[in-house]
Amino acid sequence: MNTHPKYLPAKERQAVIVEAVIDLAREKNPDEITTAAIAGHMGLTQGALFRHFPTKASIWQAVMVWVSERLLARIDRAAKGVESPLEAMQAMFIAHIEFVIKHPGAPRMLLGELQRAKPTPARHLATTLFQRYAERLILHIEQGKLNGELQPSLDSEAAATLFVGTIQGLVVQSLLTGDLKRMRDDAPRVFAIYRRGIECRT
Amino acid sequence: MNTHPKYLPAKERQAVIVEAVIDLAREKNPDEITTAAIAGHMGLTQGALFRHFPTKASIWQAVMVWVSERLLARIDRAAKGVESPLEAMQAMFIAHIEFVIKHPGAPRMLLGELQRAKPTPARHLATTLFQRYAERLILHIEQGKLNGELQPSLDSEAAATLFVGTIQGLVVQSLLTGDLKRMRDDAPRVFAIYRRGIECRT
DNA sequence: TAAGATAGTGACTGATTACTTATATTCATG
DNA sequence: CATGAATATAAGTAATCAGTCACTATCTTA
Repeated sequence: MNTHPKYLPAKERQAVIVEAVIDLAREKNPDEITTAAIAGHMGLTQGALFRHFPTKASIWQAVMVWVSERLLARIDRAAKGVESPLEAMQAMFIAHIEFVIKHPGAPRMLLGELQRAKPTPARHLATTLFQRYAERLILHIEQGKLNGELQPSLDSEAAATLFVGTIQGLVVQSLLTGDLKRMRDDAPRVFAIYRRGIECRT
Repeated sequence: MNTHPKYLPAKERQAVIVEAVIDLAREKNPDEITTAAIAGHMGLTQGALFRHFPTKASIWQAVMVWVSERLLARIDRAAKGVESPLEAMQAMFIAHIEFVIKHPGAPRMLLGELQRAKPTPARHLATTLFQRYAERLILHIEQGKLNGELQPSLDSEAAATLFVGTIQGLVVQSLLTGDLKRMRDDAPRVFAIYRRGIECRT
């Protein structure tokens, strides 16, 4: 068991701080997460945070990097080696939902950042994440068209938007009910409808 | 032209305050909207607000009522008199998107409120809105099944979730690009895929 | 084990926040 | 047109926030 020594090297402490934010976002509005709350949640004084990050904004930036890297890695891993584009998309979908169930704070941080008006670095990272996500999706979709699994006349961009929106819908649903676990059951049901909307009729 | 006299009766002033919040949310994170900003936006001193609302939370509550009433009325009006359930749903979809284009602050306030951890009155109103919305959708969906327009084996709940999610996706997309008008073009493209996912194959 | 480097503490600061209140202005009505 | 009620002002308040800093504790390594 990894104990928690009081004095941590900078790199590790930074990681702990980022994870503390993700964890707090599980049940707190991102904008309500104060530096004091972060410090308190990890048994540290507030001033200590600023030894590792110059500003609160820089913490948020690190959080977005954390989320982006983990989420993209997760969906890439899920799609890897799956031959059928449709099956790959379904695997990505489920992997994304599992990621959200594991880290409910992640989508909340993302949504909160997208709401922000000013183009902060963290916000920019969030938009980049969605762009990369869409790129990957469109790749699979185009492949599916060639493959014959998806209908050739399909609007690829719209299909990518809807894919992301479908997940958004489930996230909002979980915000409404407060029941995260239900996503696991709802995800396949909702994806089935999406799938029917894009696949080639047999 | 309705001028803006300095002294307004309470009811009207309350309405102006609510609209000021919606308007500010157009380009501001709801959590960053201060009472001073609201007052400033309508040419009033900050203290004057508290003559009409006891707390800031009560203002937020009034805003959610405003959004709920307007949005539900809008989609009800759109669906009214449309015989085909599928066409009614499409009309609701377009009406919702037009509402968002007209009042971009509305979905931002809703999303922001759903993010909140504690069950505030405003948050409760937001969840109620989504429930009512879902009820209406499921009604149309069931009707569409009987009608033969929608596939009889369709998962109505999932279809309702996806309907809302589809709109969410477009909203998020507009947050990403900052381009509201594009929703108007994207909406039919995305809805077409959704429609294909639920309708009966001919 | 000594000494320099690294990490944490605790008390602080100025800025900003929602909300209050004493006073001034405008409105409505007899 | 006078008077009481309703509405707005302006200058507050206490609380909370991100960020600072002098000091202390711990780690590393020579």
